[in-house]
Amino acid sequence: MCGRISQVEVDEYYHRVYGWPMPDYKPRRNIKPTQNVPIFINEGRDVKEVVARWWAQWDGSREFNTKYATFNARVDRLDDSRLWSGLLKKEKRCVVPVSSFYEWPYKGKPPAEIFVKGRLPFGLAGLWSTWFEDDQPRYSFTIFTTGPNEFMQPIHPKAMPVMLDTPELHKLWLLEGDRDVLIPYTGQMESETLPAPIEKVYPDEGPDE
DNA sequence: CCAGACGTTGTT
DNA sequence: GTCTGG
DNA sequence: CCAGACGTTGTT
DNA sequence: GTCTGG
Repeated sequence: MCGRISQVEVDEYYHRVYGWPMPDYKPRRNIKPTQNVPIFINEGRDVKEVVARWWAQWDGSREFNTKYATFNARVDRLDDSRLWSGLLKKEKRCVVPVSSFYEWPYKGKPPAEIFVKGRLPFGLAGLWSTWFEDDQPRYSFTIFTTGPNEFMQPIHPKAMPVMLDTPELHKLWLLEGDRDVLIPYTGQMESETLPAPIEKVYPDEGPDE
């Protein structure tokens, strides 16, 4: 699964390698569900960055709430779900640029910070939604989970986020909606256990965050 | 028809 | 224990 | 995901 | 919003 992420030095990388600017980027670690995050979404044949809440909201729901756990979406249940199948049909596909994500192999202990080998940025695939308040759109999104690959198995035996690490894979998902890319990551990975609970290592930075 | 759900994780 | 807030 | 709350009464 | 359950 995927319940914490970091965005460090993703701006320069996505601009240089993908040609996608991130005007709302600022370096952040320990980003939590319900916080606002700059993500990439598809717009016709283009890709653009928007800021969206990490917790998907139904289009027509009365409130912008967090009633149901929609910060992750299981790839194996996309077709069964009202929310996910609806967003798929509307082609609301997104990628979240990250430098790492975190997993808690043991409850109450410090988490492992997980990277692509070499620690370059990569993308997490998902879906986004718009909810309107006085004609003003509020964006929100979810991150896909799928089965663990061999590296993740001992860290988290049930699930891992869908990782995309090349411009080709990003475009296949964002522009083509190719669901064949929604599989466990096949590249090399590395991880490091934090020296203390994550809130000690990376406390919230205040209201401006 | 209306009312109410709609989602995910983990339990070392 | 379970739900909410971030 | 984790951290933290979780309730009621009365009314100088 | 869209689908399910009653």
